[in-house]
Amino acid sequence: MKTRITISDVANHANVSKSTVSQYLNKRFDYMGESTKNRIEEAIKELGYQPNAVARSLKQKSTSTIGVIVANILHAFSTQVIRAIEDYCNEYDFHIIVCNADDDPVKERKYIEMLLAKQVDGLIIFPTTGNVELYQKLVDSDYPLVFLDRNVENVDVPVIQLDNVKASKLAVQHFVEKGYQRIAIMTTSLELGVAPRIERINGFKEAIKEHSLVIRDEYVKGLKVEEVQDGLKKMLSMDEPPEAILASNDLILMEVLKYVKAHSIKVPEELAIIGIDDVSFASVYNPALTTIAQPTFVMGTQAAELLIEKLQNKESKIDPVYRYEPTLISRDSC
Amino acid sequence: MKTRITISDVANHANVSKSTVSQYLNKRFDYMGESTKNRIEEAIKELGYQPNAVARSLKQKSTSTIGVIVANILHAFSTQVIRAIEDYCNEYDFHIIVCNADDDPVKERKYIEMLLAKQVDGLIIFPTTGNVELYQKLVDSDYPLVFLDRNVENVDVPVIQLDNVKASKLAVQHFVEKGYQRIAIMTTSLELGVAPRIERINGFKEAIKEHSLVIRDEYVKGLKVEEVQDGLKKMLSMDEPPEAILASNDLILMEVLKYVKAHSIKVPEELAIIGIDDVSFASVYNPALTTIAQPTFVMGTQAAELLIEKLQNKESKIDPVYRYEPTLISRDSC
DNA sequence: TTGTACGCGTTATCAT
DNA sequence: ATGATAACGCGTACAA
Repeated sequence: MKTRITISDVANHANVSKSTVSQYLNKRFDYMGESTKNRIEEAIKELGYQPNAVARSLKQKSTSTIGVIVANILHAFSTQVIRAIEDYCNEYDFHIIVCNADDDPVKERKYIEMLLAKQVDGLIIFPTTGNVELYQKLVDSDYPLVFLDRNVENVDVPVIQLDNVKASKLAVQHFVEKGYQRIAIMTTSLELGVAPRIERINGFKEAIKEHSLVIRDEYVKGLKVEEVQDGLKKMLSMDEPPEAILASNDLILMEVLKYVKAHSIKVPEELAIIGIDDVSFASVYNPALTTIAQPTFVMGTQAAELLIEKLQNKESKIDPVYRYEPTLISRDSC
Repeated sequence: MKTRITISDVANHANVSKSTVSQYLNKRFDYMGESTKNRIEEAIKELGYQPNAVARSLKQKSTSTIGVIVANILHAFSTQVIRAIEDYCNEYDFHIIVCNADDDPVKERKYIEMLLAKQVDGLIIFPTTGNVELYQKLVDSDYPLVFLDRNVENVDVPVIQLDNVKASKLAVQHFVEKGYQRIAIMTTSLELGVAPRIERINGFKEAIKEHSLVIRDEYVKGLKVEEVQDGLKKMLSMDEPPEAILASNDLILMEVLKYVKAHSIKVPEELAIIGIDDVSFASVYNPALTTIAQPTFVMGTQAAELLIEKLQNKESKIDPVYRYEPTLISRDSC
């Protein structure tokens, strides 16, 4: 590996000083002689000089990089949002480093610390909600931070999140319109107290009440992904099994589909299904899946915008209390 | 935003010099007095000191970071491989920065340059194959580089790639065993000369011959994703339309599924389908999809291993000429 | 218009 | 056992 060319090499080659080259690189041409400019330009080309971003970052105390920590990259939602964040950042010449906490607060903490050590200019976190003290520390030191998908109680950070209550309500309403009465919901584990899951369950219960149906505890389950098959078995072999089920995210939806396939359950005749999160194969599946889509692109973009505005100390027009609107996409599974 | 604590602050606070703190941080305790050690430890805790990785990288000329540039993040293959790379890197305390070239050589070039400027220690690239001179420049300067998925003609870089010919042969053989004779293949655009696509087509043709069937040009198509619906229409409205089709990657498979659904074509009765790449929903789809899986986890891990060994100038036991074995997963779509 | 000198936070070398 | 000092490559006052 050849030793890299530095700004000094360019300066020597062009017979000027480092500072002049630096001026050139930063496009301060105000008082620069045409011939100097050309000599520098040529020297850069000939030597194949590339500025060293590490050195620049050290000096400028800014890396033009933001960190993104997702709670769980396996969710389609995460990848879609990341793409949107990346798109936006690209436009503003920011780079992103994506990390996957795997729903593990310990990993999350490790990544936060790593990214801070790397001096990223700000952080977008899909919080596991398991590192409240650390989040608070960041807030206290005014570190630029935006939460996505989930808020964390008592931690004052702007959050880009779905109107989860509404998402559930849309689903229940659709079920009811289609004539279903015995409606169930299945979410991923509630142990961690992750806000969206709780909100989706609460929204579900409210909606059930609003439609004058009864809430049956056996119809409302929060389970780890590995437990879902068992949970469905229990739920669907009750005396009065549900006729319809709301899968509260794409991972649960996959489990439900696995179950109905394994047990040859007809959808929607024997079990109607709605999934929150619009999965890639929803429209080609047989039957096509009715889903509740999140405005992932908008949410990602706004998170990035919010953060970058913070970095630049701009006033933001984005209202971090606003809840993003879910959309029901009616297809054939309900 | 509070000003960050530096090593000097710690040194002052502990009444020692910067160098001693540095020793401590780098675990050179050989000659360090117990009390000094404790004082430093305490100072670090009290001040909440975090080392600055940017400064360290500048000094050490190493960032413990590798760049990963995928040709197209939309492929399930890409995301699976990235996860494997990340897992491996984590173990060795390397970080990764992932970029998506979107099948665009211009973007790819931009990302390569950005990552070099950021002084990443090495690069894993799923090459678009559109930047041969640049790849060659990296090779010439002995820059640590590994290709994934695709080789590039005349550029001598270790490549982790599938045995694409075998993948097609497995598919054709399975079709034939199931009694299909008129077999087609559809790949993404061949314009760029991307090796795996060509190899899959070649493998397909070879296999057709080996089974004493005739190769019909109308049954062999390479199209842009947007053109696939049209292409399928033409292909399937021929006098003798194919009875079976090999979708050469997951994006094409989606298009095929979209088409058969839109036209109520029965799978596999009217059209048998095999897809290369094991998509997430293959087993829950109706009918469950027969796929050819790549050993994505192994491939990602080995790419990372190969690169990290290069960085450390180790001899590698990984044979970069080796082709990774595809596996046919027989389900119901053929 | 261009050059000199210093600082960013860390580590390595060499003294002490 | 610990400290002083010089790099690393770049940016920027300030001087010339």
